[in-house]
Order: sequence, then C-alpha cells, then structure tokens
Amino acid sequence: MTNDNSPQVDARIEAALAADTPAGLVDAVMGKVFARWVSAPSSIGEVYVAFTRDGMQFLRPRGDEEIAEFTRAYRERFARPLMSAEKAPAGLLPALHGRPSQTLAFDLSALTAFERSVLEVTRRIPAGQARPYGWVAREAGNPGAVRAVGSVLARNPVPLLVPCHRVVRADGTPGEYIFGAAQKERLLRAEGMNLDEVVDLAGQGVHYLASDTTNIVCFPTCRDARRITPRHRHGFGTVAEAVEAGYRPCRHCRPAA
DNA sequence: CCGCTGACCGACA
DNA sequence: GTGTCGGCCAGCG
Repeated sequence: MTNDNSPQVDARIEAALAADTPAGLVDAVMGKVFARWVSAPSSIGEVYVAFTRDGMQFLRPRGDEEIAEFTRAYRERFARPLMSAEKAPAGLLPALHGRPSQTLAFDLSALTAFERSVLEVTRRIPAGQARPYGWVAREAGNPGAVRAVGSVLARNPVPLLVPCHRVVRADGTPGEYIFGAAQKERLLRAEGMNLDEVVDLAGQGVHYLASDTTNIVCFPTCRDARRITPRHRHGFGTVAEAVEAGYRPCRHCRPAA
C-alpha cells in the first residue's frame, strides 16, 4: 500500500521525468514549478534557504524550527511546492557570510514592483555601510514612501542576502530588524561599521561628512568619507547646507541631490 | 473600495 | 534630552 503523501513521491516523480526526458529539460521544468530548500550556516547561525531556477527566494533562521514549519511558511507565502535540494546553489554559501556573489540570482517574481525596487536598491549597499530609509525610498523612485520602505523590509523574503540590516534610521540609530534590533547592531559592527561614532555624530546633528580637498559630501559610513583626513573633514546636518558651502554629493553613496 | 497597519520622519512640546 | 503627534504611502483584509 503506497502512501501518496510519502516523501518518496517527490523522488519518484523526478525519477519518472528523468527516465525519458533530457536532464536539462527536467531541471528547467522542475525548477519552474518546484522550489528547493537547503539548510546552511550563516552569520546569524543556521538558516533555511528556498530557491527556484531563477534564484534565491526565501530565507529564515533555523533555530529550533523544524523544516516543516519553514515549508509551511514558504507555501503560505508563495503557494508553490518545496522539496529538499542536494546542494546549495553556487554563490549562496559565501553570500550567507556577507561575501556577495556576482553569480547569485534572486527570484522576486512574487513581489510587487515597489517591493522589488526596494530590495534591488538595498542589495547595492556595500558591507560596512548604512543608508537611511528615506534614501532607499528616493533611490527606489518614491521619495515619499519612507514608511512603506520599512514595511517592505520588515517582510524581506531574503534577509542577509539582501542586506536590509544596512538600512537605518535618519537619526543614525539602527532601528528595527526582522531578527531583532540587537541582531542588526551585531551584524553592522561585525561588518566593521563604527556604530558608536555614527550615532555620536548624529547626536551632534551631523548626518553627512565632507572633504575640503575633494569638495565632496558623503554619508558618514561611505568608504570615501572614512578616508577623509580629520583636518579636512567637515560635518553637515543636511546635504543642502553642504552644497551651499560648495560641496557636491558623492557619486558613490549618493546623498540627496 | 475603504479603512487599518507599520523596521519611518520631522516638528514640537 | 525624550515623548508624542501628524503626515506619509504601499499592502492587506
């Protein structure tokens, strides 16, 4: 007597398909219809990651959680069957430890255009740096949607891989995080960001740093800002003030025009 | 469609 | 300094 819900069924379906179908086509079809999951170590501990043929789709911490809970959450959100994978896709493992991979793709097809836009923008924030929610809103093409950016990141399907921990509040404090504010601080510090200095500057009303040798103004965590010799460093509360003083916005960190 | 919600923000007590 | 209040806007039920 065969139990049709048995885990072996997935394997038999695959075997049947593989028997008389070119392997490449099987992968193409299965990857389109099914998603796969792996468990892997990350900078926040063991995580489950789901992916399709098109790329990474869903990541959640493993914790004490059984895979059944992860697959339930996955199906609830993506309405697609989920099977285990033999091995992690290329580039995933380094990316889980903060080393972004060029080859790592994402499947964001279930998201709205605005959500995709927010995640694309967030993905480009370099390790060790941070940008305010308002900056993400503007870069995503909707400057007024500051609060909505927070709502999108609160349900980021692929945290860590899309580094939403690098999006912080305008006053320099880290703000909330899908895995808790303390975890957000930990991740930022682990990436080499001097959180204390940033918060301290913000407390003095300084949200931007400028160099009088280059006449460029940056976010304090920008790679270029951190290279400014103290003697040539000037703090500003707004970009407008810096521009008024003869500085132009950095083309790397792109503070507001 | 409409009302409600929220990882925000800036102003103002 | 810190608490609160409106405004804001995409998603969701």
